[in-house]
This record gives sequence, C-alpha cells and structure tokens, in this order.
Amino acid sequence: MKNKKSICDLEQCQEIGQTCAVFNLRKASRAITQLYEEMLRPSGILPTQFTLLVAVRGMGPIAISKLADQLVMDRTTLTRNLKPLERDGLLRVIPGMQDQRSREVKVTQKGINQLGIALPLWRDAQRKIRKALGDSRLDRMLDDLSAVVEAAYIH
Amino acid sequence: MKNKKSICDLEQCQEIGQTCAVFNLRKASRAITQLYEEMLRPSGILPTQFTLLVAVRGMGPIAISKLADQLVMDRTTLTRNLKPLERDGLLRVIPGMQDQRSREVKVTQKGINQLGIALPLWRDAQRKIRKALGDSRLDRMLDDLSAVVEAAYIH
DNA sequence: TCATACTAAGTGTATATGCACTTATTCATG
DNA sequence: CATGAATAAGTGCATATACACTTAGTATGA
Repeated sequence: MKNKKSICDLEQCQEIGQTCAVFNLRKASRAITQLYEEMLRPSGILPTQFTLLVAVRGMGPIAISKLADQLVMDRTTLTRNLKPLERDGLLRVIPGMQDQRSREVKVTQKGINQLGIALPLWRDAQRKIRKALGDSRLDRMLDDLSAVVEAAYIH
Repeated sequence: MKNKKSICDLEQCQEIGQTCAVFNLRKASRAITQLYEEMLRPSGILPTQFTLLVAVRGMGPIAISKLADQLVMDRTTLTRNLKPLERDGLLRVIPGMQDQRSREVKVTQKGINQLGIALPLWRDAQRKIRKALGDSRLDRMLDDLSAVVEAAYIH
C-alpha cells in the first residue's frame, strides 16, 4: 500500500476550501473591502480608515490599548494604522492625563468633516450589500460574525 | 440651529460600528485568523499559507492569474504570498507550457508533508469554531459569506 | 522607600493586501 | 506578415496585520 491513505489528496483539499472558516472569512473580507474601497474612493479615504475614524468618534477620546481591545486588533497594528490618519490631520493622539504612559486618540474637526464626506458613500455601499443579501440575511450574518469574534478571540 | 443635523454624531457612529459590513467582516477575519494562527503554530505554518497550500493542492498546477481569481485575491498579492512558500520549498512556480507568459504553481512533496502535519491542527481549529457556533449556524454563515463574495466581487 | 512586578506604548521584522505602472508574450486584424 | 490590442506577470509604493522585544511609567509589598 502507498501512504497511510495518502494524506491530503485532491478531493480532501477541495472540501477544506469549502468548509475552512478562516479561508472563507478572509476571502469574504477581501471581497467586501474591495467593494467599499471602490465606493468610498471619491472621498479619498480607505474603508479601514473610515471604520477606524468612526470607531474613535463613537468611543470618544480613548486610550490606544482600550481601542485595540474593542476593535479586536493587535495594539501594535492599531498604533501603525493611526499613523496615516494622524499624518493627514484626521485624528490626533495626545498624552493621557492620569497615566503618563497612555496616549489617547481623538477625531479632529477635519476628521469629522471627512466623515461627513464619506458617510453618504458608505451608505451607498451598505445599501448595495444589504440589497444583495436581503435585510434579514445581512443582520443574521452580522450576528454570526459577532459569535465568531466571541468564539475566536483570545482574551 | 447648529449644522444641518450635526452630521456624524456619537450615536450615529456607534450604530455604524454595529451595522457596517466591512468593519464587522474584517473584525471577524482578524479574530478567526488569530485563532487559527494559535492552533496551527506547532506546525510552523500560518493560516494564510495553509489555505494557500490547500488551494493549490486542490486545483492542481494552476496559473497565477487563474488562482488569484479563484481566491478573490489581487494577482499581485498572490504573487507575493507565494514567495515565502516558494522560499521554504513548499511549492514551486514553473513556466507555463502553452503560454510562455504564464507561470504555474504546484505543491511540492515537502509541501504535501507540511500539509499532513498541519491538517490535524486545522481540524482541531475547525472543531473548536464549529462547536462554538453549532453545525447549522456555521454552515449557514459559510453560505452567507459566499453570497457576500458574489455580491461584492467586481468581476 | 525601594525593589520588583505590572502595564502602556513604541520599534524591528515579517507577512498580507492591492493600486499604478512596466515588461514580455500572444492574439487579432488589416 | 506586421502592427496594434489584449493578456500574464513582475515591481514600486503604501497600507494592514501581528509577534517579539524594548522602554518608560505605575503599582505593590517587604
């Protein structure tokens, strides 16, 4: 006989592609990112940057570590993602008052203006994906995604 | 009155965070990637590399552009993602026969061995996420993700 | 108080992602 | 067949992601 059942044969690999959670989530993530990038392009802001701006705006001035936790993002990733937005003046990172180690992130007026420009484009994108999936299916998927985060995130 | 309804107020931004498709998909993608990275660590291979190996194995020798299409990935991204796997001898990129421009990707024996090592760890990760979500919910989500790809991908 | 543990953040390195541009080959059409 | 259009792939640049390590403050306890 050959190997002990020829580990990793073709059909097996094809089935893995259809059932693998990380592969399919990342694939969908790439696809949806491309859609939103296309739709947001006229505003000159990337989808990741738009969502980061929105998050900071929604959570008020917030320390980097806390923000990273909320975003399920490595703190050092967040630090670097803040850079282009800070460079473009859309948000500012200021020293924390109580704790001299911490630094707090804050959306600037320019950032708010930028959000105002991007928001209708974001709404168009949302409408597009919502129309394609249907209201209930999209809401359901958002729930499922939350469950994935709960299940997967290592606290 | 202030602005024409104070575009981008706090509550609005909080609601965006809960309903934004790209934000929540990317967040879940980060979370699940971290889980699989953790679980696959003993094999010394990253989740993205594992899924790429599986894809190439499942599709047989395949040209870069075709593979990129299948993975809903920019061709140039794929080109660079192949590099570490090629460097480590897990796959090879060889000139296409019919078309001298094309190059075909192929898993090596070493790559197949590596897949054999990673596969049980991947199964553990799959079991974990499947148990957390439940069979039907996970299958449903995979369907929904396919629908997102269909809806979002610009062909 | 002072030494030690803990915590917040930054940096080095590596991979992942994609756009704009370029190069090389193939195809189609006059 | 020759030339221009189309296609396959690579490179430069920028952003996104995270681990390992470092630095600088804070808190704890003998």
